[in-house]
Amino acid sequence: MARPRSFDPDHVLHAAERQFRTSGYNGTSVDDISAATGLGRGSLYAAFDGKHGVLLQAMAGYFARLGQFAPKALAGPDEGALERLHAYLLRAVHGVPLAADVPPAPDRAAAACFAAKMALEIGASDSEVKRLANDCFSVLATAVAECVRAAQRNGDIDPDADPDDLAYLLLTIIRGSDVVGAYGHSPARLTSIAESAFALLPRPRHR
Amino acid sequence: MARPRSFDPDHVLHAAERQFRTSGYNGTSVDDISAATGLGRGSLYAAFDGKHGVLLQAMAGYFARLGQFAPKALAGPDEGALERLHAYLLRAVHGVPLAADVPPAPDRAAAACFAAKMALEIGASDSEVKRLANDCFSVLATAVAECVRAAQRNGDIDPDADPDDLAYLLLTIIRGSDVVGAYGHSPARLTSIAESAFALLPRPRHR
DNA sequence: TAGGTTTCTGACTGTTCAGTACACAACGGT
DNA sequence: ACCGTTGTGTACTGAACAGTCAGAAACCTA
Repeated sequence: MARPRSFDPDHVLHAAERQFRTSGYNGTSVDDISAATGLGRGSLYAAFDGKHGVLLQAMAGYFARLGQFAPKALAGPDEGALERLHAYLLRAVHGVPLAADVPPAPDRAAAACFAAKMALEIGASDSEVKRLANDCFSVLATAVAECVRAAQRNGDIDPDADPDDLAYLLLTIIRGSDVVGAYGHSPARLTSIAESAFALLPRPRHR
Repeated sequence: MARPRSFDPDHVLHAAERQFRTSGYNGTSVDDISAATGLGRGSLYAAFDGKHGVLLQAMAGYFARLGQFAPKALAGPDEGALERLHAYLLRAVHGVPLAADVPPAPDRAAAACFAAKMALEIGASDSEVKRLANDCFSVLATAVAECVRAAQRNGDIDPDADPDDLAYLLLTIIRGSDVVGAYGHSPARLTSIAESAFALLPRPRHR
């Protein structure tokens, strides 16, 4: 029996996330968010408790999407695990893959992991952001490590290798490609990095 | 025949760099720089042409230090090349090594590559910063690739591996460890990532 | 169709920002 | 000792900032 809100919170948070990705947190003003989302300042404060609240909720939404997509892309039968890892790595170095049909952003810098970018910019002085970013990383690490274990079970990766170590290494490479991509290196270069990394994965010693 | 300046520009740029690393570019105000360096606003504008000028000159100084240290740490006789690579990798994941006697910064996030951090924050809209960051990366890539070639000559790395690809991969890992470190992961974790990466370097097939 | 409740809008506030202007201080040659 | 030149600090300016608020608008129930 009251006026319903005329916007979709998810849509608003998406637009805000895009803005934060493009301009950074401190580089984005409330007016920027207002322009990007179409919401007035009052609505932004009422619905999300201001700039910082928008960031936290946008990151939470990002985390949710990540937690939904990554396991879907990496989980599966042991036989295809290595190939799934390969495909994921190749896509990830071109930007965080969050849905099967979303193409990489035109600007590689804006396609970098949202959580990582925010953590690097303000994580040192914002423990909530740091924690959320850590959660994102953990979800990925768990999914990648599980995929590594599957590949080990299938005899595609050296069973003596520590799957968690390998997962951390792969994710570090993916995060690093966000940075290298921000420098403006070509997609071909990023693909080459991913292929090099994949080629170095430890294969079983005996067949 | 005029009053000499009473500050050391290098010292000022160092302090400004520290401030930028800690708070980011947009998170740092001219007053912050003034407080960190002890210089008044007038002197800052006269000597460095304002905030953006300070950033550019601080990055140029960083580039110079990088270009001096990295080759020194990585160049040398072929016999020790692999070990130099190992040592460099281990130190680099804990923060950009710029001098032999400088210990890693207390906060890992502030020890991340200055150029990379600025490029990720404002590189998309600041081509000068992007270019300077790219220069920093190139210097490192050249030094690392040369070290890889030396290790190959010494028979420690598979001669069929592309040294440039390998250098890019190693640097991507190092940049990624800046991000992972910013999440708050322990130094032990970073060391473990570096060791895993090192262990996966392609060894010669035949002895 | 009227009332009550919530959302929306845009103007307003006090603060902080980057950059400038200017007065004063310090130095070196004369 | 003086004077031109340059460095230094501070006060100032207009713009941009985050956050608030009161009134208008939209909707549901009755």
